[in-house]
Amino acid sequence: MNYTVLMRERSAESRLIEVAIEQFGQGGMSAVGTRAIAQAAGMQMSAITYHFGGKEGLYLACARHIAKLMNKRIAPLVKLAESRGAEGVGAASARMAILDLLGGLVTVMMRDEIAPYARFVVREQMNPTPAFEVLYEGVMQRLLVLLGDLIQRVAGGALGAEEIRIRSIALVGQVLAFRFCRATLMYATGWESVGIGEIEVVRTAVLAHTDAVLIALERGASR
Amino acid sequence: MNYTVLMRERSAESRLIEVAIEQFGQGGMSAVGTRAIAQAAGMQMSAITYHFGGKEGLYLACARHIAKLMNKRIAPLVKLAESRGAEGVGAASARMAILDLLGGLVTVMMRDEIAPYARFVVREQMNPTPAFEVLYEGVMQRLLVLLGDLIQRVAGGALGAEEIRIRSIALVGQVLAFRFCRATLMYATGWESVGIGEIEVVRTAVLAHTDAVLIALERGASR
DNA sequence: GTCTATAGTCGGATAGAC
DNA sequence: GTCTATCCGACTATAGAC
Repeated sequence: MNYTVLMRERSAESRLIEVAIEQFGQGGMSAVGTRAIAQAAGMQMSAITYHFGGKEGLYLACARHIAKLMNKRIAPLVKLAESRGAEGVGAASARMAILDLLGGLVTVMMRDEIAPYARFVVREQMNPTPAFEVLYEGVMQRLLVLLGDLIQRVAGGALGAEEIRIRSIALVGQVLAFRFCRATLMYATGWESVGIGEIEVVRTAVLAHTDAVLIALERGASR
Repeated sequence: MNYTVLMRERSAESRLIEVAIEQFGQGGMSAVGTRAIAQAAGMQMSAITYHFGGKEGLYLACARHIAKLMNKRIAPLVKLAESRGAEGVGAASARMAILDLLGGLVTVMMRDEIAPYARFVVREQMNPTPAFEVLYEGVMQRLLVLLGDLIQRVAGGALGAEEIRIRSIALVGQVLAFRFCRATLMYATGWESVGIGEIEVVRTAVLAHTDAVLIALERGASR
């Protein structure tokens, strides 16, 4: 294998992908031109054709890149939660695992640096393209399955499969709201930026809500 | 006043706006051409120039239309909640008002028919243009202020202004998740469409969560 | 008010030099 | 692998007929 070529390829492709995610996030797939992307990455438009076969290929590559990167961020949280919520542990332990998981999710999702990724994902949520499958199976599925397992453990197995999934989405939705409704957040609070302090405020509120929900579930289970 | 002219204008403009919201929602402002909008509305592209001064004007008109229409849907919920949560009523009464408000919001937001509006709004949330102010001040502000007042009443005045707003967003976020993460919802549940039954499932879960949060708040207040 | 025609710009894809 | 040059289609805006 020619590692030099591989490395050079990766570097050029990476640059294009990074820039493309940023730009696609701003206005969606059709809002941004291949010329603009290539120029911002310091190369010619035809580089996109060469490396990705065209705009569509670049877009899909962006989705794969986002899935990989988000996974890397969330993996430690998921692994921790998986070990803490392992089979046999009690409801209270599972509850703590969920709190840690969602708290970590807030910290990850609130960071300005992932805003471009979030924009990309939201667009796919509302107008799914083939890229959505990449994102769902690459990131979200694992998170939702884990969260569902933990919730079921908190509830003592009292919930149906459908309800589990709905409740998982509702819980995660709290977190996502602060990402997806960023403009409303800024307007409503008067914040001018979101730093460590602001993230902590959000995390505290989300965890208070989540804890209340889970404790109610736990009580319901032991009734 | 020439009512005939007014009516004819309104009709042509309304048709353009309706179509434009649908199309803008699909891919954002730059994804859709004025020609396509005009054609779908059964007229020529220059009609957009004539009625709205250009694409930008049409886009802003869409925002105003959405604000007006969402307000019409939400107004009854808000009014009911305002009367139920009027000054002097107890925490339990305010809690019930919030449950009705959010339950109604689920019913409104989940309907397929408002999907185009939601798409439009989300785009503005993530990449605000001047249209966002129209949407925020036209719809969201009133809802958030009301919800904040009610939460404060449930908490017995124990919360700071910032916390109130964060918690309001988190609560509404649960609801919005099912709208904004529609693709995930369908994938995770295996649903093929969202009808009355599915809406009810979501509403029940959201209300269970909300009730748990509010009861915890109420207990905290009376401690 | 609604139409046609046109100007001017920019889009993505591709061929071919090196 | 990276570049330039070019094709062709689609876009917005505008002028002007009726």
